[in-house]
Amino acid sequence: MNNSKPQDFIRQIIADDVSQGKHGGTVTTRFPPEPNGYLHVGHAKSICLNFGVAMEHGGQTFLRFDDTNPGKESDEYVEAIKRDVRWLGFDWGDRLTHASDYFERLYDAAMQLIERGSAYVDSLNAEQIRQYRGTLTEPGRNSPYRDRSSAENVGLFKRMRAGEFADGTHVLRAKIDMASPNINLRDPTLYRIRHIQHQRTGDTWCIYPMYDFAHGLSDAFEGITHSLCTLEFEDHRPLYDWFLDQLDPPHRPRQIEFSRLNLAFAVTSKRKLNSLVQEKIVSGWDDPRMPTLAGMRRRGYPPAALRDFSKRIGVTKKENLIEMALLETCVREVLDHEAPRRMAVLRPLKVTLTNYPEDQVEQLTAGNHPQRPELGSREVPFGRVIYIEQDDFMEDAPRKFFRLKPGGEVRLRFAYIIRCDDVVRNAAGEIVELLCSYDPDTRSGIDKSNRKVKGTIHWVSAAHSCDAEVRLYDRLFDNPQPGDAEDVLTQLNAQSLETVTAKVEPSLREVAGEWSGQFERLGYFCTDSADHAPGRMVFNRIVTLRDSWAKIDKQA
RNA sequence: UGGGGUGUAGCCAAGUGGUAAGGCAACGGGUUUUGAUCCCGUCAUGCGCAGGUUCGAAUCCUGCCACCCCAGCCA
Repeated sequence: MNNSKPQDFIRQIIADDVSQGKHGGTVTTRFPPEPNGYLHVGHAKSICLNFGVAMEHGGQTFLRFDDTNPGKESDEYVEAIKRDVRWLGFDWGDRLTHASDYFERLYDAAMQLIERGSAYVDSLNAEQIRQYRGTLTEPGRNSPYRDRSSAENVGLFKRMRAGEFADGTHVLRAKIDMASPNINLRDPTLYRIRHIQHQRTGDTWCIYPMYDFAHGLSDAFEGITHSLCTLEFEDHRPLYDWFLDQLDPPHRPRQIEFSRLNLAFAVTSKRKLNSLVQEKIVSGWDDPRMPTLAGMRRRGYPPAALRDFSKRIGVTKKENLIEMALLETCVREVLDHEAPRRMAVLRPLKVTLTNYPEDQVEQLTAGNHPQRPELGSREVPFGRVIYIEQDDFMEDAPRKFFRLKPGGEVRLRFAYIIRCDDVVRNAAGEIVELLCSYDPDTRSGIDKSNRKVKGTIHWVSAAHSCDAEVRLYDRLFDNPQPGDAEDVLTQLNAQSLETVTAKVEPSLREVAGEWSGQFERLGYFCTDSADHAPGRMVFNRIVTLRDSWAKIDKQA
């Protein structure tokens, strides 16, 4: 399929298996989220890996909801996860499953284990089980119930299922080795009693399988060939294999672990993300400041950027901490190529062109993309009074400041070269207006002057511009203080979001619902369709441009 | 102090006994009507440390060190 060399160790293993004809040369993977929260950027890595590696071999991927723990899980999350996986660009076809689809088969498998003496009903309580388990350095002890007869265990397990026992009174355990140095092998719990509604099976069941038991078998049931999971399950692999050894299903999946993604300063703990939502510190799981896929979608991150990011971070077993700069580079690369350009002024400064005819309006042609003429152009009205960005004027400018300064010249993008002749101040001494003159010979496209100026700035016509609400997120899902990881909750607050009323060029009035593009020199923005009232334009900043002039300004 | 993992540049990451790919970041230069994009260049005498084997070691051996994960009836 793929004749280039595998990019990572997992792809190497899989390529080897395929070439050796294992599993008939097929590859089947699965992405198995627990529907107890929204997917975040960390999941993107796993999704891209699982779906990606299967696609590379013409294989298939299951989207399986690991819903073995009712109470924490909900249908809202199921739907959100489906939406997010689809948005990322992956298709599970008819392979949408749930661990709960297999409850009956899992029960039968447990019964088999009991019958062959490999599992038993334990009647110790949770606290006792913990004590019997021993510690990291001391072996555990056998439960007094460990040697119940197979018949007794069968009876008890049936009664557990029948609902005869209260929560916590009994548990089904695998009979492995209480002295194992691997704690996961010290008679792990297989089933617990939970009299609680399950979001899919309702009250059909009151016993629910544990992850270790359900997961490997579900993999086997689905014919998964390679079960890719994160490093913390490495210790569970012997148990994963133990179940397969015991039950010997027709398909034998193999678990392979890789390190999870850690994105610098991004909150990826479900617990914390959940409290941000519950405590209404953010507007919801899709708040553009969240590192959730839903948040990034609303923020305007293109899914292709996430896919590229996943590819570029690699897959290894090493603990990692990826810099935000890489993600943002991926976003910029996609956007730079795709995004139509428009002009907008975030903090307007009035400029009057004193030598421009009072009532004249010109329609200037502005290309939608500097490198891609096929993306077309639009007309931008130009008049005597315009707004420019406050930052684009500096009264006492340093030598390397290329934009407008008293007596200096600058090019208005798509328009003319202007010169700053005078500044107008209010009573407080603040600059409120610039009086400039334009050079009629320098009109963009038909420049007869043959003059070059260092700077080019963006602008909008005062008479024609529209007001728009623009939200500037300061990479809000970051912890602003890298030092204290602990409390995002208090640090992620409204201060990291600034809203300004910007002036945008009139062509943007046409954008209905969804638009994303670049405001020349200001970064990439998209309309916030989730917060879009009639007659009101709301833009979120997706990401900034690389701005090497910022530090020059700061030096001033 | 038990078990399982991992150490290659500021951050990722190839490399599997033949003389340290690539990306991000950073820095320098060129083009540019976005200080963007694009293009060019610089950036590990060194692969956690110390020994050893070898003509030759990031790769093999020995011993250390550091960091991560595991004691849910969570996943």
